[in-house]
Formats: sequence, structure tokens, C-alpha cells
Amino acid sequence: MQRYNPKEIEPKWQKVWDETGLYTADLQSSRPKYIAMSMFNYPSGAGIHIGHAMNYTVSDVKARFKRQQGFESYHPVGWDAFGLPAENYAIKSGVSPQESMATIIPSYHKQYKAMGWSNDWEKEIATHLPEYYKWTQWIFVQMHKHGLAYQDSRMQWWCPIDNTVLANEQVIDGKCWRHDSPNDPPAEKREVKQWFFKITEYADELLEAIDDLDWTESVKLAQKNWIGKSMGAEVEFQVVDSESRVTVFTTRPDTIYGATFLVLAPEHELVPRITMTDQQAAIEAYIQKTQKKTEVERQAEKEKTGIFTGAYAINPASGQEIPIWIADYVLASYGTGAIMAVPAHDERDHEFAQAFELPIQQVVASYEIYGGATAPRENVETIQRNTIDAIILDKEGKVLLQAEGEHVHFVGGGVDPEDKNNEAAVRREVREETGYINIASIRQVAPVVAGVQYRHTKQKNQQAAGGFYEVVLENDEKVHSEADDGKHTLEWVDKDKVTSLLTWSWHQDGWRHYMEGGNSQTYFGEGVLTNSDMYNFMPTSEAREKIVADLAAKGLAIEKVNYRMNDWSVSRQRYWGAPIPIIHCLTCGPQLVPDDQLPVILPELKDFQPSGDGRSALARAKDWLEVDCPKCGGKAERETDTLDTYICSSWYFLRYLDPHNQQHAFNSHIANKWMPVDFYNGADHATAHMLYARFVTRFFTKIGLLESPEPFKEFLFNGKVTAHDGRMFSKSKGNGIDPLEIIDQGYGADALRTYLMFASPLELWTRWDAQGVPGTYRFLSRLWNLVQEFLESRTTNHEPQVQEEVLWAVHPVIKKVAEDIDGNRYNTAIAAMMGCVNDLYKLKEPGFGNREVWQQALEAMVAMVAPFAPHIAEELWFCLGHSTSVHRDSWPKYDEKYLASDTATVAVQVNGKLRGQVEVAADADEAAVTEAAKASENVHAHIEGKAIVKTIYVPGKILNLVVR
RNA sequence: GGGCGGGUGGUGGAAUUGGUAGACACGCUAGACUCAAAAUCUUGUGAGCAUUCGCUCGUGAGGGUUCAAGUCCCUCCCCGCCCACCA
Repeated sequence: MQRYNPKEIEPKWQKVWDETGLYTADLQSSRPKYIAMSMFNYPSGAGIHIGHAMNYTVSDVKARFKRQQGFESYHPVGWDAFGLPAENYAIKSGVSPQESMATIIPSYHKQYKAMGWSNDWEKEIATHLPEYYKWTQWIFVQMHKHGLAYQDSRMQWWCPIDNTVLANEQVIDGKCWRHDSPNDPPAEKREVKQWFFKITEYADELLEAIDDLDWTESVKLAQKNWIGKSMGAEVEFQVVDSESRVTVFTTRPDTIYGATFLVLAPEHELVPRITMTDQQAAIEAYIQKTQKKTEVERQAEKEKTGIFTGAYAINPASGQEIPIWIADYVLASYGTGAIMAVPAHDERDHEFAQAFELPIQQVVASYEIYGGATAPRENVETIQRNTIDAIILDKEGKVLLQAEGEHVHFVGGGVDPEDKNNEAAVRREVREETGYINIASIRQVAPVVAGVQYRHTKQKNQQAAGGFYEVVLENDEKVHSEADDGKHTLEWVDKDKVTSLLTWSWHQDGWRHYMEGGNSQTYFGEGVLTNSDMYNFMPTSEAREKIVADLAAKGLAIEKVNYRMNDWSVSRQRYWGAPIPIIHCLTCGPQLVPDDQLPVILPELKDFQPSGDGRSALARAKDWLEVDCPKCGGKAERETDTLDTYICSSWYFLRYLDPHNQQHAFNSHIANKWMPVDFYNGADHATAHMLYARFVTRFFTKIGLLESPEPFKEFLFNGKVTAHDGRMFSKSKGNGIDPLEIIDQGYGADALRTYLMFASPLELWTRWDAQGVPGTYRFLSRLWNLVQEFLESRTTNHEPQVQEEVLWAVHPVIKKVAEDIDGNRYNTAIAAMMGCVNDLYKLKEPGFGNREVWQQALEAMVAMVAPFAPHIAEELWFCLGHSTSVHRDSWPKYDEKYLASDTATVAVQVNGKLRGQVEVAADADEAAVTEAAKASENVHAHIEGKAIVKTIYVPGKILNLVVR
């Protein structure tokens, strides 16, 4: 018998598939279409690594599965060839990126084929070829023509090593994404003229469509956070003694009465205008300091820094004059670059206020509707008042509680108009209720809490907002009080008794807050307003709208939606990218390169070093640079920026559908049939790339070239492969695993692929286990041997009933494997097939008597294993007598009659504990099963002498006898 | 700090969503084949007790609901990932 030898069969079939074009998709086919792909590959000299092996196998399995099911299945292949690494390599080695790609890409061909991926090589694309980037440039032109591309000067992240601008997402922890080791310098900020795509114009629709996507949930959430929509308002603050107004953005206009100061970002344009002369020097020094500060430093030091401008503004709600500060915790890039600080209700503002001893004013109170006897009543007048509650302590630390009927609470009461402040109210209330007059100290110890209740004494509902004050008595000297009149009683109690004695929950809360030493005036939740004039007791949600509306009527506010997402900066000051199709004319300004002159060919150079003035190496290509203006014919220069490679990858799936089209980026008719991509997967780029692809796709639908507004129907964010110790594989650690080496060791691509899909659920990270591939190799060998033994055996038996168990073993697995692959549960699909092979080993003991049954079973097994292990499957498929490939239209069908057995094994529990099993007919009723169970010896022992009080029967599964 | 995932044998992971916990695989154990080794095949493998039918415990910790909890509810602990001064 021939042994399983992947080294022999894998190259053999790879050659056959290649020559016959087995995986070439017919885009015009009348079959239902299916397109599965993994994220674009960036080719580098290192070749494919284990992460590639993982990613591309995931989509390959899906594509193969659908192809076997009869779909016209397309598994495309292409190269994201532009980008920094190839250029950096060129700078170092002098080998041009064009040349290195010309050798790297063919080496990838070999590796892809060795992995057995079912790519359609006829439709291969590469982004660095003029036939591709002509259309990348064309997209820029279309964006420009539709008003979505513009040039602007911006402070931009700048990598001091590459001398290039970085996108926000390319800055990680303050450093360039490619230079993030401890020794690398941080990214800087520089003013640079840039081209932008107005992705923010699509922010809302990109956000709204997320919910309906069949994507990994974490990625959907990441996209939402990335877009970062917040609803709020812009409010104007008049600067005192000045014409200027400061516009702030806030999501909490309801807290405006608590805005006790303003903060501007150091870069804010008003800073120089409103700075008082005596502060000027200090402020300039502060701005200098913050500009030098890197993101890393800003994040490391959490303490707030800032400086007072000397200027004041008027709070448009309260009319108070409040100081204007500058601080770097306010970002120039978000909102208006200025905030109203509400230290009582925002953690950052609170920190700042504490650091600089600025006033804190609580304006939102948590709110409670009291239950029980004091519940508010209907059709009763509601009055509103502020209250105080005093936690009175003597020198020993005992606490004074007041009892009134069934209620026990702290001493407290309303704040009367004659009380000039709350402290006066506390003093008055303590004297009136208790008679104590000598108070050592008073301090607010819990935030103001509001509530509504029914007051029997007044026969009205009362809304009250009150704070808790710690009152420490100096001595026990007292005067006549209400307590002496018998209105209520007073009692000194130990601190540990207080909680259990208090009858009002809000007093319990206040006490808890006090005992926890919680902050006395901050509250970050929702509630009702307090200290806010006519808005008092209004719920925060309502006040948000009302206050903005009232201020808007005076022209001082406007409702505003803000996004954290910024426009897409598409300029790169690099050589190795698609040139931006713009010509700068001194008289006419920037002009688009006319369509008939596309592509703007990237000239071949010898020196790829950026020109150092912030422009790319293209600035030195004089012949290329100098052109005539397409409008006036005068002297002009080409744009030297190239396009962000994210543009290349934002539409490549469309080019896959029409890779050789000379007239158009893609054919709309074909694209409308094939879009959206049915299955997409990857382990990176959850935000930027996916969002840009969605944006560009939506743009195409807007301009009428495409029907589907979303590019990816299903997206699986799969896990990565790490070393056995959980650390990332990396070249510097020298711990990489080379997939080709595994294959060459003799295990073959099939075993490797199967292991990667089996090791763990696709969405989890996999730790590389050196024993894993040998394990799946063993499984494939067993299948191989099973088929070979069957083919060599001579036994026959013509009775159809013989060995029908074989079908009972296989058909449920056919059902499960298809369901599991559809649901991306590849690991359990493989486990089910392994189990099935093990079952077949046992069933072959008496020989392969019923040849028809065995033929059917083995064909099904071979076909099911084919998406994971395509080579062995093809070999065995032909061995089993086929003359066409297993990889098309071979998926087995299961027969319902082999799914459910006519007998069932029922587990018998007594009082929920497993005590035995009984074999019964599948349709046996509860009584019959109970009878059978009672007859079972061990069950009998457990129920003997006891009464069965209840019986639960789950048909075919479990019988639970409850005894007493 | 915010958000999202998770904690199940020696290991990776199963468990039809409340119904026999540990499928499948790795590793380990014993045996067969072999002069021997590898490969292959056959055993056994959560812990403890009993080594005979069995019994007790067991899914991060503690409590609860239920005939029945890895799964549901409450309290707490730990780990991973992503985002992070976004007003």
C-alpha cells in the first residue's frame, strides 16, 4: 500500500490546477457568485510568514467550500506594492522599488501556490503598475471634481526619520508607526500643505450603516468610536472689555451654570489677542513648552498644566465673569479648540480646578423619587426648595440623629431667603432643631442630591435639593429648641449604628458618601439641575435642549454635532506611491491633470531619498517635474506628493472584478453582480482601511458607478498567530515560523493548513504548537490509509443492510461540517471529521463488506476535507474513481433518514445526579422511559424506599426522577 | 480612565444556548509490530476514594434562582485586546 506522501502529491496537483486554470472564475457565469478574500498583501523580501498562512487559508477554505457547493467562487490575488518599506529598502540598497518588486512578486507566486491557495492568477493585480495606479489617480480626480478633495495647510504629524508626514493613525503612542522602538525619536508636528479627502462629509452615513453589517462586533464598535459622533452645542462667551468672543463646544450644555472658567488650547487663535500684557511672557513660555512636549510626555504626566491669560469672559447663562485659561489638555484639533470648564461635572476640569484652586460649582444633582409613605401624590401642588442636612458630631465622634414619627434622619431643613449662604443655613437649622450653638467646623461632605416626596405637614409635594454638611460641635452648650417643645426627639448614636437606623434612602446614600470620604462636589452622572436659576429641578436631558434653545434665541448658541474623525489626509511626501495628478501653475493655481493624460507615470530614479525640504525625491526629477499648465499653457510644475497607499487598498476589490479594463476603473455591470464582497477577513486594519474602503465604495455609489454602498458583506476579524510563549513572532527575536519550511519538512501544506484552522476558533489568537502540524498530518494519513485499504480490499457483500452504520456515522457529519464552515467554526468542523474517521476505523473491522456504502462514505469524507486539505483530497478523489476535480461541485448531500436514530440513549438522573443510562426507542413516552429507568440496577438502588415526587423527561435526552 | 472579549484537565480547545462537562487534538501511560528506533496500530488518561457494581468533588472566588447551572441573576478577583485629556 502506498503511504501518504505530501511531498509527491502536492506539487503534482498544484501543477495540474495551474495548467487547467481550475480556479479561474468566470465573472459572467450564470451560477450564483461568491467572492471570498483576505486583506491585501504587502510584498516584502521576507516572503510569507505564518500570519499570511493563517489569513489566506481562512478565505481560501471559504472560497473552496462555496466552489464545491456549486457557486462561481472567486478567490482573488494581488499586491499592495506601494509604500514605505520598499522605498526605505531602495534608499539603503540603491535597488529601485520597481526592480525589487519585479523579483519579490514572482517569489510570492511560488509560495502562494505551495500553500495550495485557490487563487485566480489570471486576474492578479499590483498597485504599483501604471495600469492600476492610473485608476487610483482617476479616483483622486473624481474626488476633486465632486468637491471632496481639497488642499489645506495643517499641523501634521511628521516623522523625523522618514522626513514625511504621518496620518493620525500612523502615530502610535506619539511615535511613527514604523519607528516605535524606545530609541526612536517621537513624531513631531509641522505645518504642511496637504491634500485631503472630505470623508467627514460621509461620517453620518458611515456611522448609521454600521449596525446592519455582518462584521465581527468589536470591529463595528471600533469603527463607531473612530467616527466618534457627539451631539452637543457651540456656545459663545463674550470676552470682557473686548470685541472677541470665545466659541466652545460642549456635549453638556445643561451644566453651563457650573462653567466657572474657560480653557483654550495653546494653539487657539484668540490666545494672542486676549492675553493681558503682564501675562504675555509667561504665556509664550508655556506655549513653547507644550509644543516641544511630545504626545508620550503628555500622556505620561497626568497632572494638568496651564496658565491664566488675565482675561475674563461672561458666562452667557449665569452672567458671571469667569477667568480664561490656557491648558494643553484641551486639544486644538477637536471641536473649537476651546471648552467651558465645569469642574463639578467633568473629571478633567475637576483635576484642573483643584490644581489651580479655581471655583467648583455643582449644578447637577442625582435625583430620586422617594417611595413608601412619602411618595409624591398626583394632583397636588409641587413646591421646590433647597435644603441642607447636617451630620452633627460631638467631640467623641458620636452622631446626632433626629426621630420624627417612624422616620429617623439627620437634622436638616430648608434654606430660607435670609440665609446668605448654605453655611448660615446650617447654623440656623442646627440651632433651631437642636439648640446647639457652638460649632467648631462646617464642611460639605457629599454632592447635592435632589428628590421629590410628599410632605404631610404641608400637604404638598416637595422637590428638594440638598447637600450634606459635616457639623462638628465645639461643646454641648445649647439654647431652647424645637426638640424641647417635643416636636421630635434627638439621640446620639455610634457611627456603626447610623446606617441601620436611617429610614430615608437618600440620607443613607449621603452617609455612605461621607463615610467613604467621597469627593464633596463632583457628580458625573445624569440627574436634575440645581443652582441654575429657572432651570432648577429640570432633568439634565431636557435642560440640554432647553438651555441651548434659550441661548440660541439670543444668538449665543447653536446645536452642533462633532466628529472625532478628521478628513483623510492623502498626501505623502514620498517617492514610492501614485503621483497626485495635479499640476501647479503660477497663474492658474493647482490644476487637475486631464483624464486623457492619466496615468501620471512615476519616473524611474536612482536616488530615492526625500529631498529634505519636506518634498519627495520627485522634486529632483526635473524632466518630469516641469510641464506646461493644462489651462494656460504656461510654465508649471507637477505635484510632488504621492497618494497615501490606503487609497490603493480602498478600491482594489473593485479592480479584482475587472483587472484589465483599459477604459474604466471597473465595469459597473460586473461589479453590480459581484459586489459586495461576500467574505472578507484579516487580523489588522480594523479601523482606517475598512473605513476608507467603505467611504470610497459609497462615493462610487453616489456618482452612479455602483449599486452596493458597502464593500464587505461579511467581515471576520481573525486572530493572529503568536509564539508558544504568547509573544509576537518577529524577525528581531528570531522566533519566526516559516510555513514553507514546515511544508518541506514533509508534513505538507495540507497538514499545515488544517492545523491552522483547527488549533482554535478563528477569532481567537493562536499560540504556535510545534506538535500541532504532526497531529493533523496523522489525521490526514489515517484518512489516506482508510481509502487505500478500501481500494485494496476484495470483500463484498450484496445485502444492502450490511454496514449501514457507516452512513449513520457520515451523514450527521456532512450536515455539521457545512453548518460549521458557514458559521466560521472551522475548528469544530475539523474535529467532527476527525471523529468520523475514528468511527470509520472501528466500522471497517469486519472488512469493507458493503462497497457501495463505503464508496459513498469515503467520497463524502474526501470532499469535506477538500477545503482544508485540497491536495490529498484531489488525489484520493481520483483514486476513488473520479475523473474530474473534487474542487468543483462535489459537496456531499446528507439524507435526513441517517440523522436521527430510532433508538436513543437517555441519561437517567435521580435528584439531578446522573445514575445510569437506558436505551429506549426514540419515540418512547415518559412512562415507558421511566419504567426502563426503574429497571436499571443503579437507578433502582437510588430510588428504593423513596417516593418519586416529580419526573422531568426531556425526550431522547434526560430523565430526572425527583425523590424524597 | 473608557469600551470589548475571556477565565473549563498537564496543554489547545468542545459543550446543540438551562439538560450526561471535558468532544476533537496535543502530551503522557501501557501494550502490539521491530534486533532496535522511528512510523503505525490498540489501550488508558479531570481529581480523590473504592480498584468490583460504584461513590464524592469538580468549569476563577462567594452567594442565589431551578428538578437540573460552565450556561441565568447578584457580589468580588484575575487576564487579554482595542481606544484613550475628543469637552
